[in-house]
Amino acid sequence: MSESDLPGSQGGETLLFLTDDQLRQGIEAMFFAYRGFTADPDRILQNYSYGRAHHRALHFINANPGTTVNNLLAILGVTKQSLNRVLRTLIEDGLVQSNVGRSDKRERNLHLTEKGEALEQELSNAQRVRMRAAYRQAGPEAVQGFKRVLEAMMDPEMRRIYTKMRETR
Amino acid sequence: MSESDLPGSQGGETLLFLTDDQLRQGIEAMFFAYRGFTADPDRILQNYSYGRAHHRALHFINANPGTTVNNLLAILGVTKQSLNRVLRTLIEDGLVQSNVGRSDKRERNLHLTEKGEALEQELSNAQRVRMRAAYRQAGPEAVQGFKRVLEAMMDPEMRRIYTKMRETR
DNA sequence: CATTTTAAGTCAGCCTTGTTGACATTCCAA
DNA sequence: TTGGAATGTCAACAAGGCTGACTTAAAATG
Repeated sequence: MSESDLPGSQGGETLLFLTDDQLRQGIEAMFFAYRGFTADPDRILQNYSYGRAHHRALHFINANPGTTVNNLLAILGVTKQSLNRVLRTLIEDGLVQSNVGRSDKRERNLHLTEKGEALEQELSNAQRVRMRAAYRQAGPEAVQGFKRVLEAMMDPEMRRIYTKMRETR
Repeated sequence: MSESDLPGSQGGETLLFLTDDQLRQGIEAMFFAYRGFTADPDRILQNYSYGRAHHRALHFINANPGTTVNNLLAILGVTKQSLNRVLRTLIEDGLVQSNVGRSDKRERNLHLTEKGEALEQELSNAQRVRMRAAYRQAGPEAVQGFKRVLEAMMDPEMRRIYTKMRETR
């Protein structure tokens, strides 16, 4: 007679905290934490009259140098027009360089300029300071769990992109 | 540019994953996961021509029945005008009831109506389904870590509010 | 009691960032 | 050579943030 009929018992786990209250707690934690997560970059962006959308573009161009517009669209999950508006100001302001693709001249390969890299650094440094502090406070096992849950929370397509980016590093 | 050779060793902890790459990975995980986190409610809200702001109001009125407008403002971190716009439509549509305070008649005590509770349930059920799945997939220890890191990531004032809400439950 | 402060609501206007739809251009590939 | 894909642009619109100014009512305070 096995014990597998215990609810939530799987893969050596014992109890899962799946009451509605526990779940709501997690939902609220995500809400409040995400605010903290974006607070520092948001403050910096104001000095440059940029918004979160600019930060996201800078971040992912930096993480994927030479990426195409289409690829960026898939990562960011916004419309072409929305991204284009942001991208245009970044190019005009000399933070992003857009080069016609070599093999496929329809494509544009996106890179950060020195100026772009500088701002990206400023933004992600601020964000990293908070992440580092949170990681230290929570401890290494907590960090593992943190990432596991976040990964499991993503839409499959986003998880694919996330994993791929992690690997090509 | 590497860090000190024994990064983050403190308080009995052994290794902390604090390389810039590890931190950036966490940043990206937050970004992609938050998209998943809001995807299901967002889809439902479209059927009612409401937005995320309405969802947040419903959620926190439900979590704090009888709360005042001022209190809600502190939780949501938006301006009075911004919240009022959302609140007004919810009251007009009969999802939220606003009662003059008994002890202090300047205040309004906010409650969900049956209709409001129904929508709140529909939204948070969808969100909970995903959270539950993510929790199961990641396991109970991961969930602990997930919450620890998120808590550490919050602004102190938000952590205070979060903790308080958790206790009065 | 008079004054000040607080809570809530409203109006007007602005910005960012998302959306659709229509359309032009370029260029690869069948 | 023609169809389709990738990119870009224009216009219009909506949600949801913001600021500033102002009103009303009630509480708190001197």
